[in-house]
Amino acid sequence: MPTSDGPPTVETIAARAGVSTASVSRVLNGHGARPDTVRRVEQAAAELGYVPNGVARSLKGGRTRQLTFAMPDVGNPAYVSMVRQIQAVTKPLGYRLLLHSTDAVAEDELDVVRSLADRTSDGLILCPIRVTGAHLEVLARAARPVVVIGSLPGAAAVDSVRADSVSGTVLAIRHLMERGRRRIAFINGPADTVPGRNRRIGYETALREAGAVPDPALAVTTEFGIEAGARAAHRLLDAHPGIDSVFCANDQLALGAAHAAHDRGLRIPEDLAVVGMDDSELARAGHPALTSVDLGSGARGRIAAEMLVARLDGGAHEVRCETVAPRLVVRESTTGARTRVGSGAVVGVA
Amino acid sequence: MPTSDGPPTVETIAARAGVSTASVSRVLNGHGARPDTVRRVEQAAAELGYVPNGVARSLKGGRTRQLTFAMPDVGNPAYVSMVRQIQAVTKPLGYRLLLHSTDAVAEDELDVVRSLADRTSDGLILCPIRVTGAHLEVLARAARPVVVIGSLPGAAAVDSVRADSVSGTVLAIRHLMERGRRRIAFINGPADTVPGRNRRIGYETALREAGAVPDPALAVTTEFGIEAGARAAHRLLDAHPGIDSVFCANDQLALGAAHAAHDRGLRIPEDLAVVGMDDSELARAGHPALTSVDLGSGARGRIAAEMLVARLDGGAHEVRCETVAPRLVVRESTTGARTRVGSGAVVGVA
DNA sequence: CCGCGAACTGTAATCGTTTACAGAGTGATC
DNA sequence: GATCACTCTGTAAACGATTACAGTTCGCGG
Repeated sequence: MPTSDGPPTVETIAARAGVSTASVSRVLNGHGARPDTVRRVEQAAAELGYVPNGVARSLKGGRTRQLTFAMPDVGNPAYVSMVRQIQAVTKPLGYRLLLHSTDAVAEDELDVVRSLADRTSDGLILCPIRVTGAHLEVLARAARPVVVIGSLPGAAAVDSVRADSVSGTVLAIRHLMERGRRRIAFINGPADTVPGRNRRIGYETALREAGAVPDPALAVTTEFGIEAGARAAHRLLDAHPGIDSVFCANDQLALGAAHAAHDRGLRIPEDLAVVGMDDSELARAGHPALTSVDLGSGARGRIAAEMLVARLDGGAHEVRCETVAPRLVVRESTTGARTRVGSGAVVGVA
Repeated sequence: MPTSDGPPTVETIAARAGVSTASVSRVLNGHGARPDTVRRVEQAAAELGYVPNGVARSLKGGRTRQLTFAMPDVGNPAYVSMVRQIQAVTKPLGYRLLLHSTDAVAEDELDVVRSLADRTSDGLILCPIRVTGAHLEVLARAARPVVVIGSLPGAAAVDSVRADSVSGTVLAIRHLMERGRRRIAFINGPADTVPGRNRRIGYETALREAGAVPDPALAVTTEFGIEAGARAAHRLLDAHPGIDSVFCANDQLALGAAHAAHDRGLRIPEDLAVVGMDDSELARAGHPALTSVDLGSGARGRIAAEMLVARLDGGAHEVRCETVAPRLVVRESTTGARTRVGSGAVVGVA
């Protein structure tokens, strides 16, 4: 029998209402009971300010109503919009969301998946920076459903949502070529990641498709960040003054490139057209506003969340793998058109 | 006795190692045992890939090793940097972080505090958009330690960390006046929030302090957002062409104002100086880069996290209330100096 | 060889909830 | 009035770990 100290439990309520703990539980969960019993239990619970212990409930029920989202970097706007959309799906269903920042450390990613075995979370949305054999092995044994945001080898038996960064890059390069640009530089992020590799592929694909020969000297890699983008742009422009446009692997790099251009007295887009990627708030923030490829991070978050909850309450479907189509959002940094803030013409869908 | 299905439990291990569940628990938690016992338990655990059930552990232990952070908007860079710093403090200590987005709904904020009673989280960092009597009442009865990021009436018995947005605003206005600006407009966020009110006070204080009379027509309020900032700036400049500078309650508004100025052919800072607030990535993203008041969101997150963990393992100290001093980060939007990207002179501390 | 203490181990209670099962009460029907 | 069906209730067993307590083993000194 619980003493007066400590928060009220089902037993406290039972004592006060003069019924058994079973009846308390039944009343509070809306299972049938005699009107009189219902009244007394509800009154006792209200008077004592009873709130069921969620941990005990999880232990019995085997479900925590918690989901985990693991991504490389809380600060990156692309992941922030994933978080927002995941919340939008899961919060109305009564799930809490655990955030895990892996800082792009592969071992940390594996740990998150492994820790599903502690039963502390009902499922995981994982955004790995790269996928190794170890990832696949660990994912295959995951103790709870996992949805991966990113590309997996076809064999993997895990739900996934991927961006099509090859097509996205092609959209951007094609757009630049249609505008008459020929010396198109490329500032990429770290090359040893899946998106990094794909963007590189897209860049070369689109150039070849247009009958041009990619010049390796025009494609550089660097860290993500505004400063890094500015430095890379300066180096490129120093070495190859003939460059008429630059495509960047995210909006931060693109903004950095735009700053570098300004510092050198180049006009955007007349002297240098700039295209970013992710269509984050930064793209609209720039002046001129940046043309940017939207890889649909929000959409990927939403779809991943939907897949996860479907697997949680639906049971076992076959493995799903969706791809989100990229959109090119055209703004002044490639057209020079004077548009009002907030506008932006959506051009293509791959 | 657990059958073969389901994940291994302490009982499965015990059976396989030929010992009792108590010994299993002791070995796994590093309490004393005979070398032979240790070896057998560890081997059995390793072979079965045993991971302790965190829910059961929490039930017995009364601690979940989970903390909750509730803020108005996941997308706002100020809150994102709080999240990052909170993670930096709590992750090394083995805490998981639950994110809760209240969407600035007061009732939602109250629910988060109340839900501490379900024992699902060991503590809460709450970032309320405004503090009502109901807030204080609910906070006083909170079932777990809470740290508030924001201003509380002195009487409240809750740890808190506040920004000094009055001083921050004074820094900005004083800076503008030192630069010879006299017609200083003010684009504020929603006025019925605590920060909104304080920024207004700071604006008027600094003007009076300098012997100027605040002109109510120059101070407007609007939603947060780039577009909103642009619209507000257009309205202000239409109505009062003599304005020579504008101070904005966050960087998004400031960027919007900068866009509006560009659209009207005004030069920044020659024709219009612009100051933002929060010193988010957006401030560096702008062209020219924005002078901005850093209210220390990251620092507030870090301090709040430290207070919370101190209260969790330390026990009961007296109530603490810290204030983070603002910094003015001066960039081109008020000086016109051609600085390289990434630089920015830090001027004053209140 | 006995007794003592230390070191280890096992049994069982505990955390707070849900729920299978069986018992108790109610009313209707023949 | 006995029987039956039905609804409601209480007892007790889970869920999976930790831990107080009591019991066992062992070494060692006398």
